Amino acid sequence: MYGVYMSIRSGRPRLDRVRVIDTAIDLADAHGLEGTSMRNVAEKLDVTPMALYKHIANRSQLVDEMLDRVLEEIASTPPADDWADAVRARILAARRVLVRHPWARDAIESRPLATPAVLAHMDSLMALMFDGGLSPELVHHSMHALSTRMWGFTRDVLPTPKPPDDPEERARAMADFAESYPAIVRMATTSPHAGLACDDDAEFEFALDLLLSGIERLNETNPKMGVDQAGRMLPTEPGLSG
Amino acid sequence: MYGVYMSIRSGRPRLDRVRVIDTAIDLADAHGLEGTSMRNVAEKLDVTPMALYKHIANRSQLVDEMLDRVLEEIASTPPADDWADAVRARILAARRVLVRHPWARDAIESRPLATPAVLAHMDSLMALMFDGGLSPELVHHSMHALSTRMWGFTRDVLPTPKPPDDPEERARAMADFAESYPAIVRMATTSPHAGLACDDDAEFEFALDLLLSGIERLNETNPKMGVDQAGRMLPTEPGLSG
DNA sequence: TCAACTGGTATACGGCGTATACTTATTCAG
DNA sequence: CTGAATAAGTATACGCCGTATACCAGTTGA
Repeated sequence: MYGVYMSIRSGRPRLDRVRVIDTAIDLADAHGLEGTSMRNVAEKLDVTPMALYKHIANRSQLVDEMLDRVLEEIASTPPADDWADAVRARILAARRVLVRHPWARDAIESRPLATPAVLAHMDSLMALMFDGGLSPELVHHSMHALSTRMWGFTRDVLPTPKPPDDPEERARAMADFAESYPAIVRMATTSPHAGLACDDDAEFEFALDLLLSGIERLNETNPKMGVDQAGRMLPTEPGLSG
Repeated sequence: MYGVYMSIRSGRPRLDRVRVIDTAIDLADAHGLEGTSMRNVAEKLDVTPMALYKHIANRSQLVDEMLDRVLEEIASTPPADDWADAVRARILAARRVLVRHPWARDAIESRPLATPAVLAHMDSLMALMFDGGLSPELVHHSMHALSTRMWGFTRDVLPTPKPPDDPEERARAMADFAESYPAIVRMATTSPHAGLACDDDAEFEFALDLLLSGIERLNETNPKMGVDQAGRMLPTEPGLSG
């Protein structure tokens, strides 16, 4: 009955599943999933590593629980009239969670099995599409097309080495780079984003809207999602024939 | 001059950078990147772990070299008249490489810095787009939109737990699942893919073509890629207004 | 021939997840 | 209230990992 008081009186509060998971999430927010070892979590709780195993089976399960915990926030996304707007809102809600907890991206990708919250998110997206009148085929293909984007993240794909400090050396490095990768340099120096960090949110929404508007158009023109004789599932576009 | 013979005579061929990398690739093909530890590579070469460090700086660099090695194959992709067809062909070439070497996906995603072959692939895609007349803005956004797909892979996002063996137990598990995730079950049981493993290649090409055709249409209708007052970069679609 | 260099080895350190066996704290029945 | 049962936490150890350091032997070049 008053067990909790007893525990506090005898030195420190007892461990429980929730406290282990919360501590692990804090640690992961600060130091990433790599920095969230059983030993680090235990230390932060002022406890022996093996104490954790009285509350969770192993590290893999801990990561699952951490993930499900932060993904719960996605569920409370307000509805919308249009299916695409609703899907859009839900995916952007996922993105907000993933931005706050960057390690969740790695967690999603490294899980061997889908966790309940992962399934729930996907189920809700598919339900919105069905409600919007999409065929099962189109729902299926669309989920594939959205793939990782449904979680609100894209991988950074252009982490380039930082230029040398010495100006002369830097100039030579830039020149070498321009010779090896002219198109990259052309884009970087021509577009309005030149030199500036680009707006990740805007880029994410661009790609998302590109996919969603494509799916919408397919739903209007080719709802049964047939396959043409060339093996392409999309209605042939002028520039894509061949 | 005859150093190599000497080496052979004295027991076994000498180690070199290439042999280390090749062995590591073989190991990764068979057992994944996780299974490719310095110790495992050394053992396969019948050598002490520390011997490897005479030829490569550390494991991180080894993975870089492995990656660049297999990505070289992408370069020899035949040209095409249309920019989108050419991009499509190159990405599908990347996909063929990544299918043969599944660990390369993890390698690309875990690298802190882009390697030369990674940059070369991206540069060539961007060059094709520039040649096709796309604006730097559109090239930029398109590269973001293609993101991981430019490497020819999508993450499996629905690894569901395998059903129990006992038939009765399985029936109950299915029922529970259907109650929790009705849309997932609806899709799985309604679409022609019901029960069957779906065609990964076809799904990949679907998503790729969805993106490419969307980019092509933008290039025709809105080549400068303006941003509307709602912050959307795409021309407003009927169903996406809101 | 002998010094310098290079390739390979031996040993060790600090990290990791976790199995096993134990002690201590708490709970609950009589 | 007491004592047995149970749960929580600890101690120790094992086998992995990457790699620093020190050493030794084979090869090369002067």
